Amino acid sequence: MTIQYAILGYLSWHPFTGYDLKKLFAESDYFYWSGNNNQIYKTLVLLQKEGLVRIREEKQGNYPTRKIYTITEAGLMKLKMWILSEPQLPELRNPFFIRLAWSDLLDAEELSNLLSMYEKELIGQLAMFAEKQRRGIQHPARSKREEFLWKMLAKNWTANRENELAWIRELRYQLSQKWSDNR
Amino acid sequence: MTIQYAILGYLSWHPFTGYDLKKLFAESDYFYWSGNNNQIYKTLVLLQKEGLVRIREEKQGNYPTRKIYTITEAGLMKLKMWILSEPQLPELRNPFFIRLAWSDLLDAEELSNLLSMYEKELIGQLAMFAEKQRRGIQHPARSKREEFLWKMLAKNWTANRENELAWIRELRYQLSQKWSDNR
DNA sequence: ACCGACATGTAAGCTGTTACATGATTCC
DNA sequence: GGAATCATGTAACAGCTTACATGTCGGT
Repeated sequence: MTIQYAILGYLSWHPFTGYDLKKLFAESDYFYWSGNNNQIYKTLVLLQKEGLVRIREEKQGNYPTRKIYTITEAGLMKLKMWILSEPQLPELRNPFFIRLAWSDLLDAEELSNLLSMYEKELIGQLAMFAEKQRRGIQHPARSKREEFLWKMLAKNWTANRENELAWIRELRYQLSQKWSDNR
Repeated sequence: MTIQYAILGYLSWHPFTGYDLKKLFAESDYFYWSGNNNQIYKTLVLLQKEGLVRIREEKQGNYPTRKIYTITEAGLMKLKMWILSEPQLPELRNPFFIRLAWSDLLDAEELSNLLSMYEKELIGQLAMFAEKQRRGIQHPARSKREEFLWKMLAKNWTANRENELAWIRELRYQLSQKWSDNR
């Protein structure tokens, strides 16, 4: 369960409500999220039971009462301990690999189309990311070092997609060179 | 459900038993797998119900009867249709990002240790992959083109990890330059 | 009159993981 | 004698996703 640490992380930055967290995850490119608040609210209840966060309720007219979550000392410790624990490499699970692995079933044109779709997706995502960065999204920058770390996260993201783009382009180029005869 | 297509893919190469598939997934670096046969056997039953694979049973003395799965015409079609459908980019979900995002909690030495652990993991994996490639793992090569495609899969894998390695090295270098004063 | 933002949550289902269960054979 | 390989599967649970449910307020 990695989401609990992502939440603790955000709360180590600033107190937030579940609704805030939902939006933060939705915006974030580094903390993947599907669009489901179920998990967030459930995890918050769990974190509170374990004394890792504290709730402050804030009534506000006719709106539902906001529950503002604050990280506790124990929560900070738990987060820090997790960060320090043995990091694991990301799993390179790319469904596109499965397609490509068996795409000798396709003829030259079908394969070319497939690769071109993938390339377009990559270009699109890179453009969207660049635009987001240009507009400037919120992220913690309580110290020069923290700012630097988040800059490096962005760099990783971009480098990763650009690496993939370079790869697919080479793939397409070599295919066109070697199998230009449509076989 | 992407595993069904990974299985259909393998069966489009050659008939296999569930046990064979289990080993193939375990060996494979491109088709991620956790080590659970539950899903494989279940999926095979499902594929058979849908008429995408056919079973040939083979009794063999005291061993349990082997069930050899062969792909049907319908299975091949379904696989091909899926391959041709809109490809999706891999989700860049790297739990290490969560650590790094909040690692301003750490002091210089702790952070340095974390990064160094990650770098070591990367180097280790790259070495293992290279060794595997050197030994030569089984993969389909029914045509020059198919061989080429699998070579490109390997290249993607390596490029991806090497890209990550270059990134973490730059990160470490810049940290040591800018915050050599242990703050 | 309707849509999106604010704010909370629940229910149902699918996917994936860990662990269990059986039983013969072969290698060290 | 014990571990690994061959070969099948099941049970229980953890995690994640989709969709539903409720209700106010402000803008077009």
